[in-house]
Amino acid sequence: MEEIVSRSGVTIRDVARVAGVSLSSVSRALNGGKNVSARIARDVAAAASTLGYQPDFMARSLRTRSSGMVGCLVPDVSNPLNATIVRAAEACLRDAGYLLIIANTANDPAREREAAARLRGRRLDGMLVAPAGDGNARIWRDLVAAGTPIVILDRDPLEDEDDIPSPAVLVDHRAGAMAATRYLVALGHRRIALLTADADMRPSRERIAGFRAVFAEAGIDAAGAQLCIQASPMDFPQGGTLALLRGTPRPTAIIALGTRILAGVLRAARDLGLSVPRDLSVLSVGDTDLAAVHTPPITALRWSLEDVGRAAADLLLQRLHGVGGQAQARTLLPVELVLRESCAPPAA
Amino acid sequence: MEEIVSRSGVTIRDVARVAGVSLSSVSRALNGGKNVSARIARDVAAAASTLGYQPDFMARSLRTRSSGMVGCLVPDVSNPLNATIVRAAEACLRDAGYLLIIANTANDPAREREAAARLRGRRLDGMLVAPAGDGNARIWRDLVAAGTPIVILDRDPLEDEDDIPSPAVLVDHRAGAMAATRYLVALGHRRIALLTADADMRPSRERIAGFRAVFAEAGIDAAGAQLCIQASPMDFPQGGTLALLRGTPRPTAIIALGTRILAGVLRAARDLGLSVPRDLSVLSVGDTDLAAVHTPPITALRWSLEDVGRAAADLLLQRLHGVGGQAQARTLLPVELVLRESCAPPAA
DNA sequence: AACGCTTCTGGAAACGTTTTCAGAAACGAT
DNA sequence: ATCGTTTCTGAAAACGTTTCCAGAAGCGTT
Repeated sequence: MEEIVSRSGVTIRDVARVAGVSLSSVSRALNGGKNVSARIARDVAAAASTLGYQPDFMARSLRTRSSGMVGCLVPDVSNPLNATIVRAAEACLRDAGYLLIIANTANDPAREREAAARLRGRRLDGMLVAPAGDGNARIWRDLVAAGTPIVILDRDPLEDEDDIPSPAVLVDHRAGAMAATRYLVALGHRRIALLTADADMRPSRERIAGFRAVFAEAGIDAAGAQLCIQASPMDFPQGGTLALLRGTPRPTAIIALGTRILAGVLRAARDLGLSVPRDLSVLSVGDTDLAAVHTPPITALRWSLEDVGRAAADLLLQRLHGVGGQAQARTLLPVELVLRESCAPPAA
Repeated sequence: MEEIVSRSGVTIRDVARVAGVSLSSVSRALNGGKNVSARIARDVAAAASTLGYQPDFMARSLRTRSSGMVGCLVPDVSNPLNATIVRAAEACLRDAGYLLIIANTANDPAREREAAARLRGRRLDGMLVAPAGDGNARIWRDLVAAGTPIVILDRDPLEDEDDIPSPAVLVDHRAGAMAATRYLVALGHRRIALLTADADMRPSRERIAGFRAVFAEAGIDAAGAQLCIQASPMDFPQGGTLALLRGTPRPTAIIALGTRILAGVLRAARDLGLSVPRDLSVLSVGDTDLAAVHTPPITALRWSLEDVGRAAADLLLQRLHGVGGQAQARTLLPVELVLRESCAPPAA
């Protein structure tokens, strides 16, 4: 019960000596508990706690070929959206006894490659990854081929050599974007701008597709749909948005894809003296404090990031523990439109 | 150069066989490169790349007793402040060849204990930790005593058995709070409320101390200083803040310690129809998009979270690589007052 | 040619586990 | 008492590295 010596360096060998049994018996007693007599179990437990024995995971991993760790490759943990996903995943995985290793890829394929290589030799039991573009598809295929379970986070699922898609947690961005666009169209908007960075990632692609689909189905002149794609979200306040809002005809509504872009849009609107929603309707894709607390509060698309993390962890654990045999390979999470006060009919 | 077989399972033994040399030579050639002939170096390199050899870190760690991993214990990665710290630290550590393992503690000593125990057996090379309260001081002392370098993140530095304080990265919250409070006092405010969660953590404690010091030095009736401490930041909008703002006399200025609290305050002010800064001055401790983009933009205390993460990583690396011998044990980062438009003289 | 020195090499012993295997002990059934 | 099972045990072989050690090879000096 009481660790007399919590000083490390105590090995299973010491426990065996103190308990007066063999190495193998200690291992059995400590692990399975199967095929071990009551006496030995008791003595070993006593010896272990007296000595403050802590098993060495490195040695164990070497032998069992499983590290008890899963990697998480994500563009940027400091993005609140990713951070929430990571936190939820970490909670699930921790409860299952796994450790989470994170690596930022900055959406840069080279970085990502490097990270994958680094994680490669560590015998990670599995990975959660949001691949940056398609450039590294081969890497992931190799990893999958080598037997590492991979769960994709809101990106295009990979296919392995047998064309079986990898498990993935997807968010129904297309439906969300359609709901948002329909809402703006119903309010009377005809000139709607969609602002996004990285248009080639699945989320943006799906949203753009939904956006266009609604224009098509409503028979609106597609010219009204303005797509603004910028490499760096940081350029929006000074560059993109200002230019966009100064243009003629000015869009009457803006859909901002992501918190940082929303921040840029709001800043630009303020700089130009445009009042939301009187002069400009603003709709945020992704709900954060910023959207909820802003004056006026911003209508937003919301989905549960906790659910993304949790679902991903569950999918991975399912693979790791081998239950259900390929049971569920994909999770699609719903997107909800949260109506607030930042959208109104366009000024006549 | 070209990995013919990237399939894993290739061991140093295979490389040795292909290169026609011994195990030890391969190891030497691959690692040090010291005391190894040019011929062998060449052959080994060729064999390794032909076979697509990837060293097994588990085995290596077992032998060298160093895992190449550092742990990061933080209350909550999904908090943007922590997330930024984590990202910066990860970048530094990655460049130095280390992997970062994160564990959320939710500021809960029990969680923290559990996480520490979990990390214990993994031979982590070091840890970055923001301890949750003083409850677990013993754990950290033990870890330090066992030789694990630990760097503290903006919390009270621990002292080991020789009373040498552990390395720590601190933020000068006291000076920041003093600057903020002086600013409000200079504007004419006399009834200022400070809203915070967890008043016992170092950052809050320091801020409160600074806050009080300014009241004392200005000879203002200390009754004007209202401290509001709430367990959960989530209760502020509904509970604390509303009650506070409805009270008489109403504070003329509020200092909100933390993004979430700021959100609560702004929401409460809006609910009560109070205009910022006419009816109420608001000052945020911690600068985020929310503060910068809000209408009006919120005056805030800012410090560089990247610097915190970077400094912590540097301090740790310094320890790990043993350079400079205890060179620098503490880093104090400055806090800056960013003047925006959310503070004004109180209404007469 | 013998010697000492340095530089290089391969065998073997770690590192701390788990797991296989063969055999011992226990035990009920003949 | 003997046998067949089952349950338990300890020795030993892995797992894939690094590192110690002893000795071989090279080489310049006497």
